Amino acid sequence: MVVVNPNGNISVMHDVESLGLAVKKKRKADGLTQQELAAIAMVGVRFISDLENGKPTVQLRSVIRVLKALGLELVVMDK
Amino acid sequence: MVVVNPNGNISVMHDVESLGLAVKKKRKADGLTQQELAAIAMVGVRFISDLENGKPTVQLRSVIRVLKALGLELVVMDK
DNA sequence: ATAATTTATTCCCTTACGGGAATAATAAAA
DNA sequence: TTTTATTATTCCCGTAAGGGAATAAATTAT
Repeated sequence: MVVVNPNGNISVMHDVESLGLAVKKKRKADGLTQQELAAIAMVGVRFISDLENGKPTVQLRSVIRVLKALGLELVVMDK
Repeated sequence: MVVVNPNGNISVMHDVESLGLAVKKKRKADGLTQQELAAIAMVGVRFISDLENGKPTVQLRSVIRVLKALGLELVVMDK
């Protein structure tokens, strides 16, 4: 599996923690507060905090909403 | 974002449903039963069924366990 | 068709998610 | 430093997630 990535970012998520960090990174890069992101993604503010801090039991639907709100794509690929 | 994919499969997950289908597809391709996959992934059998049928509220940690058990990678990339 | 396997659905149960709101802690700005 | 803004933590509470097990339904094999 080869991925060519001229501009954007890409990272493999081995756990919720790394995904949370990716979300935090992108949110800050976009100059958004957790409150603003929460409003866009239609989730609670606390959820954003939980997610960014790697809470392992976050629900997938909400995670996807947040990723979408940040213009991020969730991809599954063979190793 | 350019992805070169000689052999394996890759798909963008817009929702839990599509992810569930990807899991089901890979599990069958690997010749595993839900019971076997559940044991490997350390989750309940019912969870596998829930996930494969697109239950939106599945927890991310468990999803990651299942993906890992199937040799699938979870990737986040800029759109 | 019938039996055997696999998957889906339902139940009971413990646990805790996620929202909202308040407070504490941190970070940033003046 | 002292505000001000942002984030983390805690609380209450309704709701449901997920495990196990039993049953029903569906799929596959014989």
